[in-house]
Amino acid sequence: MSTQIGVAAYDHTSVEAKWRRLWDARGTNQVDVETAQHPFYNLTMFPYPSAEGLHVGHLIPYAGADIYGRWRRMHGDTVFQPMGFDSFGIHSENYALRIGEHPTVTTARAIVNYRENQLKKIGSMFDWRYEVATSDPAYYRWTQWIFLQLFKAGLAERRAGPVNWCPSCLTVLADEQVEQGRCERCESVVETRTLTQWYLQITRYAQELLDAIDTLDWSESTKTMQRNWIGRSEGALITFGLKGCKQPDVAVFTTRPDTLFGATLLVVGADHPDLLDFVAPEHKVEVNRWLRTMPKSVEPDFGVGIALGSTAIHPLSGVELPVFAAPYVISGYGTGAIMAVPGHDERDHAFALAHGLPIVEVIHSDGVDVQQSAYSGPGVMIHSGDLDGLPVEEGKRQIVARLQEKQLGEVTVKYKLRDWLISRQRYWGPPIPVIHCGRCGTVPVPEDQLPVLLPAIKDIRPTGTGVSPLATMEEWVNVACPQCGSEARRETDVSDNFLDSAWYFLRYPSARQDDVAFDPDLTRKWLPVDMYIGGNEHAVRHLLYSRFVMRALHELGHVDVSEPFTRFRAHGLITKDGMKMSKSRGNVVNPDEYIEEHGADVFRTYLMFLGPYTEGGDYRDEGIRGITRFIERVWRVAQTAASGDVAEEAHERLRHRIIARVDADISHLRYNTAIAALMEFARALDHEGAAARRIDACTLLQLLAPFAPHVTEELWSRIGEEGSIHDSHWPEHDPGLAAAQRVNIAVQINGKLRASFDVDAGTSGVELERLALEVPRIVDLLGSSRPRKVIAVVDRIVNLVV
RNA sequence: GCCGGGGUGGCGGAAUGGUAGACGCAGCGGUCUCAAAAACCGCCGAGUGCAAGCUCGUGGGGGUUCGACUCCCCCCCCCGGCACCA
Repeated sequence: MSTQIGVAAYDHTSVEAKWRRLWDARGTNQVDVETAQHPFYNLTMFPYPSAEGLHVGHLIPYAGADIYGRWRRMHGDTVFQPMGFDSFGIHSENYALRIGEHPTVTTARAIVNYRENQLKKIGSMFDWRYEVATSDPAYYRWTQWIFLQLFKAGLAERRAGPVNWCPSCLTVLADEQVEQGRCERCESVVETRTLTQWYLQITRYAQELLDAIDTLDWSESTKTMQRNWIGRSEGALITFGLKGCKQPDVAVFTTRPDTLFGATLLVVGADHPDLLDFVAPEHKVEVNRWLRTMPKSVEPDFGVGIALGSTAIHPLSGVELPVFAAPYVISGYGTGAIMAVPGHDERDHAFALAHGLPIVEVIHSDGVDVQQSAYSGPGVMIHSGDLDGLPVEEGKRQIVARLQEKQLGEVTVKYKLRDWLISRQRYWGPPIPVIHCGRCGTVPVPEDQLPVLLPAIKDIRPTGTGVSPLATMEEWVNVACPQCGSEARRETDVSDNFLDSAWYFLRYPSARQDDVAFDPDLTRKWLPVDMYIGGNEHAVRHLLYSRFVMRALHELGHVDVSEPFTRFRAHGLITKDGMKMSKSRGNVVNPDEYIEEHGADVFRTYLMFLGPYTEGGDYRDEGIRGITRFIERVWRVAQTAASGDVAEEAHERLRHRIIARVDADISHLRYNTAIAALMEFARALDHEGAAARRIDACTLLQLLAPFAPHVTEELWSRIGEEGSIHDSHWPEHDPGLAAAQRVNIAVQINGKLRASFDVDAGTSGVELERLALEVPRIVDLLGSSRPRKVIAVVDRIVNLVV
């Protein structure tokens, strides 16, 4: 019954090539962005084109997004699914430097390889007419335009500040490119330098960006990471008077004003820009020597610090406290200085111990000894004058109220979020479009002169002197000031790669227009993105920067909405042998050979079958055979199914139930269980052989089409259906028919399974109880005893308690 | 350390208060074959029993419930993120 003669073996190579060609020729995947009636913007993160090519880690989002997009399409939406290349940036530049070629050449080559050899073969319905590449002048012209809009709105600012400097990459790094004190790319220990840099003022939107997270339909994990990154904390600013130094007073930020009476010293960040103003004159030599010799360590050491000789005056008690400098206080957060409360903060506790400073308990909780270790939990105030006995929260309010009366304190909110440092002293990025004029200052390049083309320089190596290689091009650098015409110099830094990708979703619909960054009508039609699928490695930076840019553009009147991505789903991480795939570990799985051997349909479906889509899993080769068997079974089933349809209830019920399951599963990205349901259905049809109904075979193909677009298209045409299966309408299902009509009821005695029986769905509890008590085995087990209590759940169980 | 997500057969996983192990891989047995492969069919958590069955079983320990993989408390381990943020 199962082995059918007369159906030729399935040859994925010819079938997949054939449909790639036909879809292309027929424009099957082309979208008219202007006339679409039910636009659905289905976005997936674009790759940076590297020499290594795409690996399996990339295919997970592409396959997952394509399945979702095809499913929407079959539900009647016009699905816009563009693709492009994040082709600027240090990564591409470093690769070019390594092999000694120009990034223009290596990037162009990598893009062709990605597009032609890889992306076009995975079966995704990308509309390549809307491709973008961030290193293309036609694109970065508008990246520069965006920068200018931000600049003109006062959101871009050039200022001096401490920056992270990678001594190996010879460039400035943003805070988030530093991992545990090391460069995220080359792992060199990062140094601190002071440079004049461009910052985008994302911090102005900290609260808005935080609040709006609640309105987003995003993966919870992603939202949590954004909230943590923004890092709002409520506390108080408390001013301490100073004696014995230039600085008259200092404000500290604390989230625990209730512990004010436990403060036994003040600590100023060792890298505080005005540190010397806190030092008593007679201590300056010593402090300077200490600063020069202070060990730079990646691991925090709470013992390191030095007394500055000055004293601080407690704002309520008037007691004088010593002032210290220590690297454990960072100048970039809060006010760069803290009141140290050793009894109730671990770090302060360690510092006090190391320097023999008093530890005072001001929040009491039974069984706690703050001399042993700091206690930061709830309790009641002690050693705090007339505030003793108050609980922590009330204490906070009281202390702040008293400080407020004396104008020495106020409630405040601080964020961890920093401004976005976008200057890069590198070559491979968009030149920041401003001109420095001795008379006019910083002048934006007029918009009609964009793009500021990246000059063709042979030697693109970073200079290591804090300026970009662009500075060596005198004829490019020297220009007339656009305002006054006098001699001026171009900005020679390029902007951060993340600025390129912070707006690419706005560009796609308008990619074929070169007179605007994004066309207002098209943008209104397609934005915000309806579904965005990508990895959580971009949960913070890319997504937060994109939200910031969108919000700013909205405020400036360029776009109607303030959030770019309505829905975002993070796919899970696919590991290999339990480890993250990476080139350095040598465990990267290259998809090309699998697609060659098994076909794109099988490979896609297999990847989706590995485990829950949003949780990821471990990649292994075993098991791909199971998917091949499944696809071959579908191949056989579809072609041997009878040509006639029988309106027969049992079959129709099964068909409706499968549609309901697959539809719900895909909508929740539960691809693995959707595939399992399709396997069951295919097996059932296979067992019927030539008696299988045509409508069942058609349904099977349609439900499978998002996963395996080529083979289902081929079969759709072989069995004589009209048009593309991908333009066919997703089969409807009737929930009534989809529900089971007979159910199996479990009978438990004291919660232990003892028997079961079949019954019509919906049979009442009373009836179930009666039937359960008639089951012979139950009669035997109960003997003469009567159930004390009976729980009957319709369609589920009867539990007899004796 | 803090914040997420997890821990279920030999393996990947299913089941979010109601018959644990769907679906698949591997393994074992069978059909077909001269034979093998492929394909197809069946079995497949552990212990015990001739069997019907019984007992145990979802990281460990406690609890709630007629009933817990699922809810609550404590602990252990793995993965991801953040990490001197006061």
